Amino acid sequence: MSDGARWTRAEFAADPVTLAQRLIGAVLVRTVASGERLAGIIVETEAYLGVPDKAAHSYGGRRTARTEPMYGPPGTAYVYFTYGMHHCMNVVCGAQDEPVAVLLRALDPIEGLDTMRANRGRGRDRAAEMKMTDLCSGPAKLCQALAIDRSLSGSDLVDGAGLSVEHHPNTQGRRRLVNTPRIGVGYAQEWAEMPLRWRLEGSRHVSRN
DNA sequence: ATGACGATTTACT
DNA sequence: GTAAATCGTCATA
Repeated sequence: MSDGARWTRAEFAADPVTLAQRLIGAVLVRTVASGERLAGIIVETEAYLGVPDKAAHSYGGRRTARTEPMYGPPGTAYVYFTYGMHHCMNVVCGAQDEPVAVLLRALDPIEGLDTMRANRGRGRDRAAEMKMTDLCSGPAKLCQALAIDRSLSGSDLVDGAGLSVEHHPNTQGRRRLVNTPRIGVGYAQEWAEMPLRWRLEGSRHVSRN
C-alpha cells in the first residue's frame, strides 16, 4: 500500500469527503502516447457531493452525456470543458450510480517536467521560464500540463492506460491538511460556504485563492 | 434553433 | 483589482 502501486477499485470507493483528503499525497500519473509519464503529487482537492450538492454538475441527479462518467464505477475519470478553453479533472468515487467525485485542483510536479512546461508554455515559448509553482497550481493548469482533455473523460484509473493514481513511495504520515470552502461556486448558495476543499499545508504548488 | 453561463486563467489598468 | 478570452453544454422554445 505504499510504493508506486496503483490504487485499486476498493480504494476509490470511499465517500468524496474522505477521498478528497486521502488523495492528497497520492500521485496522479498521465501516460501519453509516446509512453512518457507525466506525474505529480496531489496537493489540493475539492469534494463534490452529488445529488444534494448545488455546486455539483450532478446536482438533482442531472445525467447527461457530459456527466455520465460520474455515474460510473469508482475510479473513473470525469473530465469536463469549461469557460470555452479549460479542462478540469475529477476522480469519481462512492458507489456505482452515485454521482459523487473529487476535483483535482493542484499538483506538485515530479515526472515529465520538460513536457509539462512545453504543454503549459503559451505562444512560441515562454516554456523555459515557466516557474515550477505555475505548472500545476490550478485545476485547469494541471490538465493542460498533463495533456488531459475530454477524450479521457470516462476512462478507468484502475485498469486504463492513459491515467492512473499511484501511492507515493514516501508515504510519511505527519502531513497536515488545511480545510476551506470551495472555489468558484458562488452560485451554489449555502453549498458555496461548506468547507469541502483541502490542501497540503505549506505546499507552494497549491492554487492562489 | 437560440441564449445564458460557467468547478478558470491570464493580461492589463 | 478588473476584465477579456472563448465555446461546449444545457435549458427553453
